[in-house]
Parts: sequence; structure tokens; C-alpha cells
Amino acid sequence: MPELPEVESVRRGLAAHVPSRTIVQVEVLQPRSVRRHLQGPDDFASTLIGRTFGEPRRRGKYLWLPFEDGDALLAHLGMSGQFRLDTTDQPRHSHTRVAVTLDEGPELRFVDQRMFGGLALSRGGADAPPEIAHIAPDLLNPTLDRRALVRRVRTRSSAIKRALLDQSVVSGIGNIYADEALWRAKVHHGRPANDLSAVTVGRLLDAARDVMEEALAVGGTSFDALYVNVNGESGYFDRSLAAYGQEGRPCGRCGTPIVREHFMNRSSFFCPSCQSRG
DNA sequence: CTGTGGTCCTGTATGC
DNA sequence: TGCATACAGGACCACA
Repeated sequence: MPELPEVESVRRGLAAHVPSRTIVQVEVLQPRSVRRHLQGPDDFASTLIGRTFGEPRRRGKYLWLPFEDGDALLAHLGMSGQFRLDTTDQPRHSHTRVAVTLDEGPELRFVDQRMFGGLALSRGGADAPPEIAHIAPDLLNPTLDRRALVRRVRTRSSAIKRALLDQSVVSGIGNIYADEALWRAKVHHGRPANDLSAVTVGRLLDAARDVMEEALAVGGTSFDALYVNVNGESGYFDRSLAAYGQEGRPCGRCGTPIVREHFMNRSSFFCPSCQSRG
């Protein structure tokens, strides 16, 4: 379940290998994975050939690989998407959806079991893909206006967790890090965002930033083989999770068993004692 | 504009 | 053993 730390780990892996590499061949093995390229899979493949990569970039959970000509390869990993850099003699993983041969070095492979992710060419998207204009800045963006963000969050009447997960409010947070941030800030996920004080929302956003930075430092969170970096390696932050997936285990602060609750068609894990409904 | 709930997708785990 | 069901959940879309 790639969220900001996992996507950033992938971006860094790509940054070490793809800049200055030129595409010589593209194989679309699963058309669904390029469904957001409206001209179709054949156009996707042919239009990429001959282009040269620049420095990979990221906003929230979106990743894009700029080309030197001003366009970009826009990617989202969805639930299970991976970029892998494998030598051509290594067997392709069975869920390989797109394979990109470069002029030298390893092959770039997009692997995606559940196919919620995908690739597309973004015209003129090297600096800022127009397709993701609606995606808000993320918490690791040094130019983020924290006060403006606190204000925007507090205009929402829906549950605070819904606001945290809304990528047009703040980007990069998914279900795992939302639960971790709420636990750290001692806020119940269902509290209306506009009921929280500016200080509390500020603390919550700081907690989200901190937990994602800590996760990034250890390569992200991996529960299974669905998230790995470009070399196929797992992250280690699952060992540091305080709330997510901890149902029945004692809260690290007060010892009360962590509770799981259905919320927004997914699971929310929280401490019923530390995180009161207010 | 904001808010809400349905849908897509496949592999794994669980229940009868 | 086999079949059905639940679950994982990010982004998008229709609709109120």
C-alpha cells in the first residue's frame, strides 16, 4: 500500500538509475495499466521510444519521470504497483504490466498485481503534470504553507480522517499513516475536522509529517511482497507501527487494547482510551 | 463548492 | 476438497 514514504523510496531508486537513459523499446503487457493514456497502448509504447529521462519527481503519491523534451511519464502505484530495475536476463515477475528497455543498464519494469495503478504520457508535464493539478502539496514539501493548510482542514465538516485522506487537501497520506498520525496526536478519526482547534490540527499534521519521515528513513512499510523498492527490497517501518494493524495489542502509551473499526469502507485502528471521540 | 458512497482489481484467508 | 465470501484500499465519479 504505497503512501508517500514508499513512493519517495521508489523515486530515489529510480533517480539513481534512469536519468540520462534513453528508451529503446516499450512492451505493454496489460492494456489496463495504461488506461489513463487515452490514445491507447500502441500510442503509449511508440510515443515513448527515443525519449531521454531526467530527474524523477513526486507530489504526494504521484510520481513522474520528466523527459528532456518537456513531457513526462506520469505514474501512480495504486495499491500494488511497483517499479523494478532488473537486468534483462532476470525472469519477469508474473504481474509485470509494462516493460521498458533502456539504451543501457537494467530494464525498467512496472509490476502491479491489482492494477489500481497505471502509467500515462503527460504532455508538457515535465515540471508539473496538468493531470495532477488538483493534488495538493504534501507534508514533506518545504514550501508548504502550514497555517493555510490548518485553516483549510478546519473548514471541513466531515471526519478528520477523511480530510487527511483527501489528496486535494493534503497529499501523500493513506490509511496507514493517517491512523499512525491520529494515534500520535491522540485524535479520534471520526471527529469532525471543524470541531478541532488549530493547535490540535497543527499537532496532527506535524505527527503525520514526522511518522512519514521516520518511515522513509527505513525504506517505508511492507506487510507483504506488495510493496518493495526498485531492487525488490522491503521496508522496515511495519515494526514501528503503533496503531495500524495492531488490533488487540496493548496501546504503547496506556496499555488499552487497540480497536479496529470500519470507517469509510476500510479499517481504522485506534486506542479507545487515548483517542476519545471528544 | 462540499460531502458521500459505489466501483474497480486480484490474491489470500476464512467459513461452511 | 470445494465453493462462497470477506478483506486489503487509492483514486475517481456520479449524485445529493
